[in-house]
Amino acid sequence: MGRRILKETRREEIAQALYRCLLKKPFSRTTIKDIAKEAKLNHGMLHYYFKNKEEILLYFLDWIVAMHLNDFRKWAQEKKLETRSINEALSLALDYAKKKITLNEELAKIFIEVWEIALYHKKVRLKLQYVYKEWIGELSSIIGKESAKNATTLSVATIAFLEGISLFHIMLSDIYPVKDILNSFEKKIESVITSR
Amino acid sequence: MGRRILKETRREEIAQALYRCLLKKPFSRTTIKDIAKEAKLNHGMLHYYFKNKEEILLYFLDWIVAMHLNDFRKWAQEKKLETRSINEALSLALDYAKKKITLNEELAKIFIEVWEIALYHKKVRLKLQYVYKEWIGELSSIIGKESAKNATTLSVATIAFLEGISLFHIMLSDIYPVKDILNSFEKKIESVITSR
Amino acid sequence: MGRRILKETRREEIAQALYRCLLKKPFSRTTIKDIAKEAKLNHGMLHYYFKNKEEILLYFLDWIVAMHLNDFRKWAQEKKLETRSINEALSLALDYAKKKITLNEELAKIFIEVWEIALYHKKVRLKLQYVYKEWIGELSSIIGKESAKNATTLSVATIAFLEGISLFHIMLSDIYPVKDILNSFEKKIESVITSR
Amino acid sequence: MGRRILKETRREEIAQALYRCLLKKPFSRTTIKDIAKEAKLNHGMLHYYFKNKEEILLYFLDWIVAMHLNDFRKWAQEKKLETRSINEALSLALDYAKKKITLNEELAKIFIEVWEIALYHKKVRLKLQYVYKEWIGELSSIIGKESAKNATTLSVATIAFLEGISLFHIMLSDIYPVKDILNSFEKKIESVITSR
DNA sequence: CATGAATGAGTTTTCATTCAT
DNA sequence: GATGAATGAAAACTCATTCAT
Repeated sequence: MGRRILKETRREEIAQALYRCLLKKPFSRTTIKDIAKEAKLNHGMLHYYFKNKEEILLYFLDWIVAMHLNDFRKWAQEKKLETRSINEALSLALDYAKKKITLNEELAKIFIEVWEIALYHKKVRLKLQYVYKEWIGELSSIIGKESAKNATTLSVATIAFLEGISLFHIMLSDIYPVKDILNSFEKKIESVITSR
Repeated sequence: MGRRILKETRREEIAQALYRCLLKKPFSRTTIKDIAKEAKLNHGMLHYYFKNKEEILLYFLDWIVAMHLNDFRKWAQEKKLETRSINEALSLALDYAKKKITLNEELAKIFIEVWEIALYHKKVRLKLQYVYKEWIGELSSIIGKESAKNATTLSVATIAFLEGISLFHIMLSDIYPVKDILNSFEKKIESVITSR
Repeated sequence: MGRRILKETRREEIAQALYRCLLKKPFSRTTIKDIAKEAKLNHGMLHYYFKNKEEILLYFLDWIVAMHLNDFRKWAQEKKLETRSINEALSLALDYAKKKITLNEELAKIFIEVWEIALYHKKVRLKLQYVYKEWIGELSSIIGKESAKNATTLSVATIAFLEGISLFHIMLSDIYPVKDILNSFEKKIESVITSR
Repeated sequence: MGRRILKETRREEIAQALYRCLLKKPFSRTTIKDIAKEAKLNHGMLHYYFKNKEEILLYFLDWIVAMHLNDFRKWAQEKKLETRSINEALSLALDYAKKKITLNEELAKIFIEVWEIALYHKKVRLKLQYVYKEWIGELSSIIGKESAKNATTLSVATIAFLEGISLFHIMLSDIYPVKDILNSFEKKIESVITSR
């Protein structure tokens, strides 16, 4: 393995380590040593692979976003989403979003953390905006295959709803059957979207 | 002003100071001295009025939640929501939520911060759950006046949607006309809710 | 009650309050507010009755020392120690010391605290030296009634032993039957002292 | 020097620094920075080598106790205490205790400090009890070689006396010839112990 | 006299970052 | 490349003391 590659591998391992750290503690309370320990590296090394703590976070964001977008795109290709009818494609895509994103508790937790950081941190906010742009773009391209009319509006609304549900799934599942509520709305969303 | 009153007044002033601080920095980076400065108090006084930083946060949450619930209830009384038809009451309530909560950028920002803290902090999580229970309860009681069927489910979904929009309004308004999207869905929500 | 008297009464109450505080915490961790609370006074008042925390301590020392010396002298008078034989007087005095001083756990605790403060605090050290001078003087005057030869030496040694036992009684009673050990040595001490 | 060794060396240096600090100030007024300065270390390092101030104290106690016990045991071996008669061994041991412990002013000062801390601090109290158990055990094993009858009782009483004298040596040497008093009692103690 | 609000210096502790080996 | 020792800034919290009312 070349040096370049090794360095990149280590950086990914550090990103993964941060992922695991964020399941336990907010970023602000996660120390360089915590991440190093989780990555089984000496904490000094983190400053070899990254300039500072902020750079780790920014790399982490790129990494987690790319990973999930790749996963989605690979899945879309496998499922030949392109070739399907709007109704079929939409149904599949919502199901994917539900299972892999909305009800993915780890991801939801980490994204709440990321939203919060983004509030006060421009670079993080830009990365976050990129994620949603991509996601909204993907959905738009599915539902707007024939007529683009309102495709973006519907996508934004749909994903806003999914994000709200994701949040409630993390925070309110003790109190309300959030997952069931999402399921019961899946068809409704599809019909709202396709009933144009 | 009596001493009792002064103490409570000071505590509220500190809560207000924290509110202003949270518009600038996350709670974890807001120092006792920041809050003190904002409240025009000596930092030692914050430990006189509150046991520690956590207690300030918990008081702040109670304060902001009570304030918004009171505002809503006062408004509901003024508007005689009780006496109106479901459709009318719902329309008014959604409008209120939209203007006072969902599109209230300061509030949205602070609640993202609170969600994040809640992830790792049980007491805060309980307070947050309380807010949503109350809010969902209020909406349920409006739309469930005649038949309680699905009232809770519809309320949870509606508020999840509003929360998602609120988030997007903060984060994505540069990119998407989030406010307009919300407006265009207001009628749709009402019809989904009342079409049972 | 005159002002003078009231002030003196309050000062004694504060000394008593400090006494109770010292059973719970070292002086260095006892706050002015702790003492005030224990004395059922406002903490500001302590600075009215005393210049500062140190003055409270110095007053406390005078108070507790005077109290115990008075008690002893009153007892000595009641028992007519002056009129008794050396053997009798010594036996009574050792018994008094044992019960009222050496095995008095509260007093022992407070005196360990005072010794420690005395190590680094000249005024306190002088007061402590005064106590032992008085105590040694009293014992000397009992055992040296006829011949002063060695009276001081024997008194110092006796009281050193009693102080060592007092310490062990506080610290080692779980492990050794310190009280019994003292009892078993009482006669031995008397015989050593009177066997000149 | 290996890293392991360095860490242990530093910890000992810190213990020594605390030793020197305690000759000047009580532990409660000795700051982390004081100890660091005395050890010629950055104050941050003290939290690198020890979790907190309390851990420094506990390590210090283990260190000073082990040091003195080792010294004594080495000395006992050199002097072949085991092979000697009770009278001889006792005489040597008391002389050792007198010179190295009882009249060791620095040690006495530090132990008064430790007693005081022990009053309100369980872990310190346990360590202190351990010291005295060991010390009493050593003396018991010397004087109880033939008959164990009263060996413990005599040891406790002897060491209580020595501790009392140690205390007086620190506090009352200006007033009484404490050292001479101890010397004049050395033979008496031996005869009391061996006259069984 | 009494109250409790206010001040500010001082203390422990944490941690990102640097750097010698 | 590793390691872990070192630095120092910054934070929360404590508390004696002062003082206005």
